[in-house]
Amino acid sequence: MESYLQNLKDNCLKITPRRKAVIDIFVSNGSRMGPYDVYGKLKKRLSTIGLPTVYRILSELKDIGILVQSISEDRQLRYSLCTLPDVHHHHFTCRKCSKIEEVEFCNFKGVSRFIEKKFNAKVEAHQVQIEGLCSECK
Amino acid sequence: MESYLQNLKDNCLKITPRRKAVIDIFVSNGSRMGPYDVYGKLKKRLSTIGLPTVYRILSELKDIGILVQSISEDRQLRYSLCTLPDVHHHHFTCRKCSKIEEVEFCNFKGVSRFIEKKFNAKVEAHQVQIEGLCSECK
DNA sequence: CTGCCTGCAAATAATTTGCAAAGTA
DNA sequence: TACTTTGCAAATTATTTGCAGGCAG
Repeated sequence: MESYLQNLKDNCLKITPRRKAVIDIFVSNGSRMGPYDVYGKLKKRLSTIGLPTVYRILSELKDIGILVQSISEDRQLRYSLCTLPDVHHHHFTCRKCSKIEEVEFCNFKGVSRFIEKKFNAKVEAHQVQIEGLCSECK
Repeated sequence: MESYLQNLKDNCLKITPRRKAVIDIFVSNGSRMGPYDVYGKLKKRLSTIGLPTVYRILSELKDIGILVQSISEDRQLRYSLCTLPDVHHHHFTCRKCSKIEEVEFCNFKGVSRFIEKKFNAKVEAHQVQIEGLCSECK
């Protein structure tokens, strides 16, 4: 938790009860949640919190690398704790329970070289979405 | 094109100018398009077409397997032709001119094995979005 | 004190739906 | 003709924004 608060400071974001509560919900809950899920859990502790604030905080925490944003099957926002903030990685999402595993293995370089050679292009970024069934849902 | 029309018939969907035009746009254009892109292209030929109709047709064509639906980074719907002998491939998109190149090279197997081993999971699908600058925009 | 934070209300925008008129088989 | 398709307008709904008052540093 300390490192999250330090991360906030490093990024000129003030440490407020709302922000702490959002982080805490992810730390103690662990899973993948949408803004409304988070809002529901927050309401119990901070009854005056508003949904727009939740959206804003989630987006900020994503920007500074505390959360990972993803898009669920129903096209809505989902967030989960990012455990590998500084390492290039991708995410494996379970199709049944929506759990996310972070995958630090990436052999994209080969594809990148292939593209740059074949199309004489410059590859600047890549995103990989991997789906399947986790060990429990399998 | 004939097989697409047969597919419509097989699924009790009538062959209408709108549906033919939508399929034709994907066949002659090849790439990944959102409802509004398709609408724009249709407007030129069928000036009275409405956006809801485009949404409906795209959804129907997805249901019968002519199109593949996906969700783009900006959380909007995207469709592309489902090439029947399903040649696995990805897309490289130019950040400047939006041109799309199809990339048939994929070394994802390694990643897949890594995930299945490490998390004891079953990998079922993956999507890769590659961005950069094409030869002309570079 | 000095901005950043937040709640509220309202705006935005993609996607869907209801329904009457038009088209297909 | 019988039933499907479509255009239009309106509804829906997740997400975003403006702004006045509140709070962290």
